[in-house]
Amino acid sequence: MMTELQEAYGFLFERELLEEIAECGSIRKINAGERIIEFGDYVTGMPLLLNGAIKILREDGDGDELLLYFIERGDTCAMTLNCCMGQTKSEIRAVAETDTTMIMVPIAKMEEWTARFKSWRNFVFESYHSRLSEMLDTIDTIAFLNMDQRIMKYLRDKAKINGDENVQSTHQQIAYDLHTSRVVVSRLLKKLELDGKIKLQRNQIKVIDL
Amino acid sequence: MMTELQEAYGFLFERELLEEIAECGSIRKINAGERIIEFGDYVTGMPLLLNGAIKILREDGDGDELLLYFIERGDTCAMTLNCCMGQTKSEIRAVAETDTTMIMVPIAKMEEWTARFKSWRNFVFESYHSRLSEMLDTIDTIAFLNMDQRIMKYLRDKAKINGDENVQSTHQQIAYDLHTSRVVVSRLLKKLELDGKIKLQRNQIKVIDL
DNA sequence: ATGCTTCTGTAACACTTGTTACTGCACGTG
DNA sequence: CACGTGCAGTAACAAGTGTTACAGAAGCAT
Repeated sequence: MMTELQEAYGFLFERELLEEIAECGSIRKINAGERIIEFGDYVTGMPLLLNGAIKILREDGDGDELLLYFIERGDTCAMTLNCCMGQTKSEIRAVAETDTTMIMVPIAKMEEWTARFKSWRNFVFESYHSRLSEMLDTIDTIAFLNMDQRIMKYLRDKAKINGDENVQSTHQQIAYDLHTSRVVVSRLLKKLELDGKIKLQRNQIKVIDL
Repeated sequence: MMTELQEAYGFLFERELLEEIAECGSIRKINAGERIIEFGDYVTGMPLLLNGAIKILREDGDGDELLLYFIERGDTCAMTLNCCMGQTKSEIRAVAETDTTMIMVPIAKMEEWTARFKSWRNFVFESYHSRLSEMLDTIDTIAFLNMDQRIMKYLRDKAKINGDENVQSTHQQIAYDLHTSRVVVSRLLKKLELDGKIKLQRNQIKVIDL
């Protein structure tokens, strides 16, 4: 565990902090597609990603959902920070995008480290920072882009996160993430294919030039 | 200045911190409608609101804009925190919604206080926390609500912020904030009036029952 | 191969929002 | 008062997105 920690966080945290993390944290492995936390769940610990990627979704009262952003290795979930601080329930759903390994750290340690380690403070601030930026980006996307552009962005992001130009998704899954309907996705994807930007196959979309 | 600080932040910060703020901060008064910071400006200090309210807007490349949220007394702008940390330019525009008084604190003090004062750390975290929540709310609004519901929410919020059921706005101004067109706003407002929810006058909308 | 299930393609239509154009009203100014 | 300017109301139409319905293709299990 220490080796993996060193790899993902060594350049951020001093030795002493790394050791404390290793000591009180527990490894958690999650398979692609598995749900990590649900809307309304209580937050029991704070995740530090070692590898893999996680998809963060927002849900409204009617069960409609919307992809907010992805988090990757070296990130933590600022929403979780948020919940820890506020002692509130989760405002989001988290689903493993790929097979993922993370370290879960007890909430109690957070405040202690914040006082003791400057590097930890910076990390927490930096997490908030990047999360706010992601949220701004999400807002730009849904406020200023049309659905076809949103689909293009979605495919780009997903291809990048998975390190594979072949995106494994059904049209229905894309529709859920973008909070639209399957028919709309099919329609626009077909148009993108005719424009030579993608290649459609069953359960898979090959990104050519987006 | 110390009196006002005490009033707005006395329950948050210890005496020593309040004194330091009073010492190195400078008062800034802004009239309603005045622009405080522009997209792309460099951030020179961190604002602590004493009274009034500020409107935070996002702008895309084409000059289209969108209201993100309001901040009020006792708040600071987490976006500014963000920029301070990252040494980056402003990602937003800030406009005084009402006449506003704030204290500007030099960025340099931030990190120092973060290390020295637990209350300051908590304040900064709390600011990030509430800003993330506001952003989530904004996302919910634009992702899950129709334009008529967004207008209703807008009028509710604006009436609350100004402490006045008479909202002083032209349809065009509302259209800018919601990133839609004047005609659409007029159309939907008229429908709301027919439903008895509001009363329309020139340059003013009276909120009756939203 | 047969049948079953899931995924995709497509048409037809409804609804929401955006656009253009024109009208008249309210208000301030000379 | 007459005039100009900005604001609001409305119609007609365009574009984008959402909904329903159905057909066919792909893959899986037997």
